[in-house]
Amino acid sequence: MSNINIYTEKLRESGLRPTRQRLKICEVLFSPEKTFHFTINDLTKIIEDKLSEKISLATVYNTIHAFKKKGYLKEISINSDKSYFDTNVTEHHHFFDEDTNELIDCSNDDIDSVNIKKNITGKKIKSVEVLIKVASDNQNQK
Amino acid sequence: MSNINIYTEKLRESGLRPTRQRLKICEVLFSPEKTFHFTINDLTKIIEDKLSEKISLATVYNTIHAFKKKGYLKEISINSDKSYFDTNVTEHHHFFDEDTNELIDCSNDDIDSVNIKKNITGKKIKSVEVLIKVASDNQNQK
DNA sequence: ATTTACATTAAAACAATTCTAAACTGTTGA
DNA sequence: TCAACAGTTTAGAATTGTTTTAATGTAAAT
Repeated sequence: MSNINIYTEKLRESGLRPTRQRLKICEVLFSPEKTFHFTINDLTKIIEDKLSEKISLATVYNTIHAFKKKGYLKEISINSDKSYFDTNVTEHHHFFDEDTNELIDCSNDDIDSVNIKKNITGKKIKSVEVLIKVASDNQNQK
Repeated sequence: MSNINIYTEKLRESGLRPTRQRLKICEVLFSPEKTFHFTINDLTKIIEDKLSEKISLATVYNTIHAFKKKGYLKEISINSDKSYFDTNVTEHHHFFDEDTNELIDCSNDDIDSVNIKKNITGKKIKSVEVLIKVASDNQNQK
C-alpha cells in the first residue's frame, strides 16, 4: 500500500516521525473516500475497534494537534464539552443538529458566501465559520 | 431601585424564584448600559469583587442556564475550554481575537447578512452564527 | 551498532462543569 | 400569620475532556 508513503510525508511535514501508531491514525483519517467529522473519543474508538490496536490518548491528542496546526485537519467552532474535528479542510460551513449532536457539511448550494466588509484594525482574518443550528420543528429551543 | 422589579420579572419568566443571589446576578448582567461577553468565571469574579458577595458556582450555573434557555442570554459558539455568553441577544456575529482570547461584536457595518438557501429537511433553523477568527499579522496560525 | 532526540504510555494532574445531600428560604394556603 | 412544601443555596465531591509527567521505548543519524 503506497498510502504509507503519503502518510509518512504528511507526518514529516507536520514535524512528526512516522511511527506505527501515527500511521494507524493517518489510515483512519485519510484513507476514507469521504471526509468526516470526529471527536478525539470517536477516533480512539475507531482505532481500537477497526484496527484492534490500542493507542494512548496522549499520542492521539498530540498527533491531531500537529495535523491541525499544519492544516491537515480543521477544528470546528462549536460550543460543546468536546472538540470536533473535520478531515475536510476546504472552506465550508456547517449545520449542527441539536437533536443528534451531529455536524453536517454545508455545501455552496446551501449558503451564499459570507462577505466581511470591515475587519479589526491591525488584525488578519484567519478563518470565517458559519454554524447553523437546527432542530426538529416540534422541539423546545435548547 | 425599581430595577429589582424588572429582575424579579425576568427571573419569574425564567421559572426561577427571585432570591438575593439571583438578583445580584441580574444586577451584574442587566444593569450595565452596554452589553458584554463573559464566562462563568468572569461573572463569579465580578460578583465577588464589585458586590462583595459570595455566590456558589452551582447557583451561577443554574441561573445562567435558565436565562439562556429563556433567551435572556446567548451562548456563543466558540471552541474553547470555557463557555462564552453574551448579554446582547439580538442577531449579530463575532470576531474572536486569537491573541487575546477576546470576543468582539460584529456590527452590520462589518458584515453582510448571511443568506441560507437550503436547509436540512424536517429541521428548523434555530440560529445562525458567524465567527471570524483574527490574529496579528505577524502571528503563527493557531 | 551506538547514540540521541523524539515518541509512547499509563497514570496523575488539571480545569470546567455537573451532581449531591444537607441546610435554608420564598411562597402558598390554611 | 404561620406551618408546610417545593424550590434554592452551598461546599464539596464527582465527572469529563484535555494536558502533563516521567519512565521506558524507538526512529534515524552517525
